[in-house]
Amino acid sequence: MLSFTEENYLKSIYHLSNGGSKAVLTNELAESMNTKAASVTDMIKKLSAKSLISYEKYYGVKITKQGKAEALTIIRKHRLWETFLVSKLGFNWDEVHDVAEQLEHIQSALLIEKLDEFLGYPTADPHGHSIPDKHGKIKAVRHILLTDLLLKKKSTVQSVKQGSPSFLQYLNKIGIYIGVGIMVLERVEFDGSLEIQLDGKKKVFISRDAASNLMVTE
Amino acid sequence: MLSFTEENYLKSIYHLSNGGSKAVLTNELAESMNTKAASVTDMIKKLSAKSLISYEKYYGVKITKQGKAEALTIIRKHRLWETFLVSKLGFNWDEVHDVAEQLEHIQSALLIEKLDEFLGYPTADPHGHSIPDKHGKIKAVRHILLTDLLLKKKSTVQSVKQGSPSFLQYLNKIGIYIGVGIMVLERVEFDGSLEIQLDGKKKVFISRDAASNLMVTE
DNA sequence: ATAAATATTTAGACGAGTCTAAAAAAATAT
DNA sequence: ATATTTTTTTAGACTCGTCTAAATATTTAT
Repeated sequence: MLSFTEENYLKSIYHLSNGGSKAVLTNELAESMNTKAASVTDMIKKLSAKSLISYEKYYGVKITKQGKAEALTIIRKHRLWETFLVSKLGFNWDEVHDVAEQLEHIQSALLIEKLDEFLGYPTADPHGHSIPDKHGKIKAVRHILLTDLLLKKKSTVQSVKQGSPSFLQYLNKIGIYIGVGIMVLERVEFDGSLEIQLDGKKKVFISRDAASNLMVTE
Repeated sequence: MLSFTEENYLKSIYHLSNGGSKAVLTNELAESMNTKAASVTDMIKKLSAKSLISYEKYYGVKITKQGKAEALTIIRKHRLWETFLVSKLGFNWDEVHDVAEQLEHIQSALLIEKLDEFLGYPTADPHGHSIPDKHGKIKAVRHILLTDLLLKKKSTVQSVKQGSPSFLQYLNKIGIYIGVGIMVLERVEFDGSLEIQLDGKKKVFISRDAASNLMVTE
């Protein structure tokens, strides 16, 4: 059985490698885990010995099939708990991350299956991220960055790429939520910010940075 | 902030001391924590340094007011989670303990308040144990051991003292659950077993051991 | 192609929580 | 009241995950 820490490393490796499609460097991992490179090297050896990642000195790590399965289980748990917190307990979408980081480590397959059923087998969490099913399958979603959306094309907000509380609160304030209709009216040459129109004719400007954190339907 | 381990020790001390009304010996604690006396001595020093218990060498430990408050918070969390698992997720009452042992350590006061609200502020968990409120107040319940119930007196099953899965499964099988009406028809002199009558006229025999694990209304 | 800068690994140490074995204190029995 | 048994504590060691400092490998710049 994996420790809390091993699970966190694995999840991080999965995310940093874009689901296993590239190698992850020691320093990247150290940064994302808020730890030191030396500690990462140690943990890499452990995970490697368990065949959850493959490791080549001075090159980086790649997640194995087995490691990917573990990572997806943790991600599934995280996203189911986030969904529970928002849809059942009434949390806001910017309040759930830290609690879900804890809940994702609870060990009970039965619990997760029952929770999934209780929630009605949701396919996406409150931030619009797909929830892997019990076999680790993720529903592929077609989406593009808001920055790449054609002018005047009607679209829908599908997910946030990075969901820090302050960003989510900002989205709340300007009326952006998962599922809202959206259209880009104009692209400002100067700073790349966008004038957008939301459901109900609401027009707002958002920065290029914010727009590049939003995924919308094609 | 307390570690997972410190919380478990504190909870154990609370229970073994009957809510703080007597000192707990090192060996008792070692037994209940499934560890060795030497390890207990070490942890005792830690908790003592944090003023959660008071400790006299070769005598035992007593929980302090502060320690009691911590213990009650953990017990509150445990029982709320058990209630959630049974009433919302459809677990059986014999399946919830181990998962709740994990969930009770999740750190989020907001989570517990929201969970409490979601469950409708329950006052007892699936085993009939009182759930402390957010201030640590426990509803006092009048109850006696089934072994002490007068013959032919109508009563109601209120809680199980010790709730191992196998005991709970046995209760299921013979039709005993929290809230069922119960009456002692006869006490067998030989082995102390009881012939009881449940709601719906069902008559069964239960051993003295089983009966001394059941609490009923006076 | 060599020097400088950057990234990674090794070596050795630490704190938390645990253990075993031995010492010390307390309780019990004769 | 002394010897024996039981309980508790101390001493020292081990694992896990972490750290700093130093060594080594790789990359980048000139």
